[in-house]
Amino acid sequence: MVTKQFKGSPEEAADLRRADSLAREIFSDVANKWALLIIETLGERTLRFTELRNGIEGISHKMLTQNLRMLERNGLVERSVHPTVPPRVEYTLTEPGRGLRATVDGMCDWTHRYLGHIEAARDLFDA
Amino acid sequence: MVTKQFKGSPEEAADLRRADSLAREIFSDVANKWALLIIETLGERTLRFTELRNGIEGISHKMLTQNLRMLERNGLVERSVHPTVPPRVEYTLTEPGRGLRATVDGMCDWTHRYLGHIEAARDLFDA
DNA sequence: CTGAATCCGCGGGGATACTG
DNA sequence: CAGTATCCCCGCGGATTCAG
Repeated sequence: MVTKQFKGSPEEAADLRRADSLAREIFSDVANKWALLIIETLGERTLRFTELRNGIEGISHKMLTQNLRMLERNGLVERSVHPTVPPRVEYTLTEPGRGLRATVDGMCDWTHRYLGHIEAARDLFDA
Repeated sequence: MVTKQFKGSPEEAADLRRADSLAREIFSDVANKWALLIIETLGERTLRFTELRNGIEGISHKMLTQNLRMLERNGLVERSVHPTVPPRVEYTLTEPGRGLRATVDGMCDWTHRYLGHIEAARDLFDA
């Protein structure tokens, strides 16, 4: 992802490569539709597991937990467990998570703005 | 993606559902790492197939063509063929494509801004 | 150089069942 | 309700080959 030109010591160079590979790793984690849909659905609210599941059309139990763990690991969502019975687990966007959400909002806006363009382009292409 | 509440005829309702499923379809097309990396790499420039391939670390021949076709079909990139030998094919972002690129830029910025946060969160989580 | 097609292995991801 | 584990299959995606 856009490694800048620079002059520096070999150690600095190694650091930059490390940062870049990390950046790429994060990007790969985050740039998948389920993760982005979770981020978008969480929005400003805090939701329970099942609410989230119902809010995201077509996501499976497994994909939801799997992506939630991943997002939690990267510190984008916070998981809070209420030790009641039945258990109540809530998910909330952290500050970094909300930062990402802003850009996802942008993607959603973009999608709606260009719905027409894209549909037309498809019709043309498919002919 | 956020279907608004509204009052209207059944036909309008059907249209909205159609638009929503289309939006979701587009979102699924676009929200995958290869597509986004292609968009990001194209940036303002127009690039040839091989330049693109070299510019995107780890992408395979197949994934590149496949995603380029998809992006072309959705009208996000324009493919121009120069009938020379050897053939020369160039790819450029269209206006909708550049619109999307703006949000992808946002994601990249976000990634770099929170590199530290995320790395720390990971270390904590993995322990 | 660009791209379509084919083969094929591995893992993503669904369904289900079982714990706390 | 939330989460983990197991099974299993389909399809993603890599490698390779052939064509223009």
